[in-house]
Amino acid sequence: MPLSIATWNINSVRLRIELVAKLAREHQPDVICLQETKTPDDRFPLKDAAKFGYPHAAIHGQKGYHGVAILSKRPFESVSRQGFCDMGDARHISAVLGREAGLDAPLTIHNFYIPAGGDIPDPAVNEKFRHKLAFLDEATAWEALHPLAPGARSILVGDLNIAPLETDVWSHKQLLDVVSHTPIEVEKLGALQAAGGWVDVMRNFIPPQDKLFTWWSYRAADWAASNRGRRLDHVWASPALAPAATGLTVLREARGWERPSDHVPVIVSLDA
DNA sequence: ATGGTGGCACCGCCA
Repeated sequence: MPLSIATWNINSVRLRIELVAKLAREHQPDVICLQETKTPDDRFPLKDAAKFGYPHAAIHGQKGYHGVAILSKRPFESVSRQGFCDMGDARHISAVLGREAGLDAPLTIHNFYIPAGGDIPDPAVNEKFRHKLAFLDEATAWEALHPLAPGARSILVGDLNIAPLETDVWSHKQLLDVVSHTPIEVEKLGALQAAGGWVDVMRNFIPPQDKLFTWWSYRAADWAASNRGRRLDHVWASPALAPAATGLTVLREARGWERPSDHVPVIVSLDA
């Protein structure tokens, strides 16, 4: 059964619901995972989502900041939300697709929005960077406590706010001391990935020696010409699910849509 | 070399 899953940091779902509709119209992903929805649950545009083909929604939002959501054409078997660092931040939601969704075996989707971490890459002086590192540690410990069963079909997507490879940034040397590409973050992201045994699906399709970006700053005069991007958004699959991935699209053109998000959608196709 | 943009809340904070 073909199943496609998109992940996109939308930077306000209320402001950009028409861009989500455009993604839906043009690519018809079965599932759309959103980050930075920036809205409390009672103001989430559920009716619009249903109208453009996503009647099922798992949402975890808060006022003004953060917020994650999973929109789906197919029903969920269950939904859960995990809190980290006792902050009350809405940074994770997961949903299980099963028989009712047309799958023979259940598939769990984790949607994460990892803290950005502020500007100064020093946990001693920057509380936001300290929070980012603590979040990664806590998520890693959580993974270790909840190991994937052998054969479990899980996918973890989202804005992880870290570009781990040298080719995940426009200039490795110039970004070594820039939050999102510092060695400590890369190390901790690697620990999180290893704790779950996750496979970096994007890099199975785009070789690690090739540059790969999913985010371009709003602050560039011409984002496309300067192309100073970073790969902050990720698709990780459990070892059992990874071989089921049949395709990957990084929708670079979405950065040029009207009133764009600074992130673009990443769509993975599975034979699930 | 610095500052550049954008969203939301509510005129600062976060990215």
